[in-house]
Amino acid sequence: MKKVIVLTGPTGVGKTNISIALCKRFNGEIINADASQIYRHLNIGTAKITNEEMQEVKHHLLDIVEPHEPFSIKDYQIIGRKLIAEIDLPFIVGGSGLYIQALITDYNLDTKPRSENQYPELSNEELHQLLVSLDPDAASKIHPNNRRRVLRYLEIANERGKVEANPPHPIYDALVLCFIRNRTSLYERINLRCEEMFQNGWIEECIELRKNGVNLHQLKDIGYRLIGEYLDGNLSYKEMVEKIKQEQRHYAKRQMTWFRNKMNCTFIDLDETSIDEIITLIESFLKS
RNA sequence: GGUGGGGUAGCGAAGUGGCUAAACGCGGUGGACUGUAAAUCCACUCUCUCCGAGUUCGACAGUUCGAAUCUGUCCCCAACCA
Repeated sequence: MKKVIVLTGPTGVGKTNISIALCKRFNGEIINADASQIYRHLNIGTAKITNEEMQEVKHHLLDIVEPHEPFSIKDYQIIGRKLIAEIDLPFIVGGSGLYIQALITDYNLDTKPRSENQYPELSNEELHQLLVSLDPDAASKIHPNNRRRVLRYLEIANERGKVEANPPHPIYDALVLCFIRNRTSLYERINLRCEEMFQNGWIEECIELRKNGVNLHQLKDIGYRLIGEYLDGNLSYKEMVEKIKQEQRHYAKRQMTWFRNKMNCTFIDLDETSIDEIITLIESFLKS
């Protein structure tokens, strides 16, 4: 099996810096595993690496579609796997757990494209009842209020019968490192980095996006919608910044839950681990 | 110094005699998730030896079978008048 290295962790831990150091050391190339950084023009707000920061290290799957263009995890899976085949030593770097899973396991996505807005006339409860009749196991796993997921499960039930109950199997020999820090330290970093984003011109980026016809309110990526609110005068600057920091912290927390419970990974506390220790780890993985 | 107002769990804020360990919101924590994933959703959040018990609603002292809710004194807070 092909060897790949995955570097993941919650937003703000410091994946980017380390990934560059490691890629230079091992002559690797980076495949982005961050759902938001796929999009062009969303730079500052997604903490996308700059050209200078790349230091000649090759990056893939960054800036490949326009913000309004459709891009699915299925597309990601196809392109990503092709890249893995082409690159000698791929470093998959990013915090989108599901994307990583789709990339490095046999995660089944080969059905027809998603349909939209089914059953608008049904209530959450009715929808859930419908799912109970089609796939009771799946229904028991999901709360009726989670309409979006209930709809998706209904879709799966209609297309291929049942939601897959077993976890997917790896298709590569992957070393999965999840960088962490203690909560306080992580939250401080997130707050600080958020301030930096504004100093670096996040607002200007948003104004520019608007000029080019992007509807900030339609972007799912953290911050853009709130900056839209601020630009519309519905939110004070301070409120907006605080709220964005908070959403970033909440996101980091959700990521941690995923890594802990959905991913088979080695946790590395960056507050207590040197880069040399990480290098040693990778060296022994590559030799094995 | 004077007047009327206010002090409720980490924060904001309901509650104005029993149905109140105290609504709700935020924050925090844990969790779910095989396709919007930086998405979507759920649970817990006074304390403990946690299917039961113990301590709370500025402090103390009262009234009452029973008080966060009524009375008195005191301490703080913001506001207004001097």
